[in-house]
Amino acid sequence: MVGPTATGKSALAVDVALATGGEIVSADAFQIYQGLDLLTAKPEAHLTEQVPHHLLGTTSAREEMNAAIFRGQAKEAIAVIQKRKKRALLVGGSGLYIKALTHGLSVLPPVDVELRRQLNELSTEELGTRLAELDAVTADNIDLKNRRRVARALEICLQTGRPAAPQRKTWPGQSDGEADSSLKGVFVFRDKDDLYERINQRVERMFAEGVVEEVRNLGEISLRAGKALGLTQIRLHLEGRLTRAECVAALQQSTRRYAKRQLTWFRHQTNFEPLNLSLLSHVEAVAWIAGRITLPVSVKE
RNA sequence: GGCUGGGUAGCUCAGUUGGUAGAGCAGAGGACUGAAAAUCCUCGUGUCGCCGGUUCGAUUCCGGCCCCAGCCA
Repeated sequence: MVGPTATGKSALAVDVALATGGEIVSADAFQIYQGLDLLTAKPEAHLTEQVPHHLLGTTSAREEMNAAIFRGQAKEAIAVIQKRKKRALLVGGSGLYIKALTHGLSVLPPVDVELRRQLNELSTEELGTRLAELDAVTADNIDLKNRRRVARALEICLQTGRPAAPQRKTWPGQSDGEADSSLKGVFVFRDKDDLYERINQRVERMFAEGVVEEVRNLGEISLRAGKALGLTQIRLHLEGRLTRAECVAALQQSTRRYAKRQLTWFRHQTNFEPLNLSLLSHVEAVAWIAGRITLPVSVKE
């Protein structure tokens, strides 16, 4: 089950899991970290108590996390669930993580943190020039202004000693336009006004419940976990450079933008069945989804 | 009441020596193979405050009026 933030996936997933004998595997790049429970809007205890949840708060916020590591952990979790003769219900909003699991990733060496650090010191232009020397094909096709992608391609070239292009295969089922029929997926969403209203309210609730305190008491965290939405704004608020109201508004805005990006991804990168939750009651939505679950999620090797 | 600035895109403002105008932000759409809550790309017609005058032509010049801010009474 995929869908943008604040659509209502967590509550829905629990009842679908109960109805179908399933356990939930979270596919969320930030809820996987320990701490930041309020800021990342982790499912609350009254939900997680009802059904086992996997990969929720299981990684230290100081540790390395990425799509490949997630894929490995999620495969393990799914294997455990299937051994218990239960269904694994993958639920989340991190599109790349989900696609890494359902479509696989090219076989590449793990990220070299030291190499990445060195590349981060170069300008985007320099990265592009070096990539063109090592891998003209990728350099011609990539968006050379997108430094993350240029740096990543360069990393692959440097780590493997070969151009990245032939090593990164296209997603199965995408190059030929074929859908992967072994997967049952639902893409839940809401009407824009409905979703934005829910986002705005959720941010208000976060503050009422004490996100500011949560961030104040936060210890050391990795640069990566530090990218969680709202962290920067709440820190500015703690420094007195942003009023509480400005901080709330800023977080609501960045969350709305995030939801928009998620919608674009899910619309174009998945072929899951869309389900507009604005048009259904909770009970109807649970029944609709449960009725379509007949096979456990299978994972591409 | 007088003086001085202003009134141009949803917001903040630029600009047009007279030929109907453009930035930032907001917003919308899109891309996406180990940082993904990341990173990146594309998209700007609006009675240029209102009414009149001059002019082939006024958002631009002139007059009057309205509104906002500041100063003076």
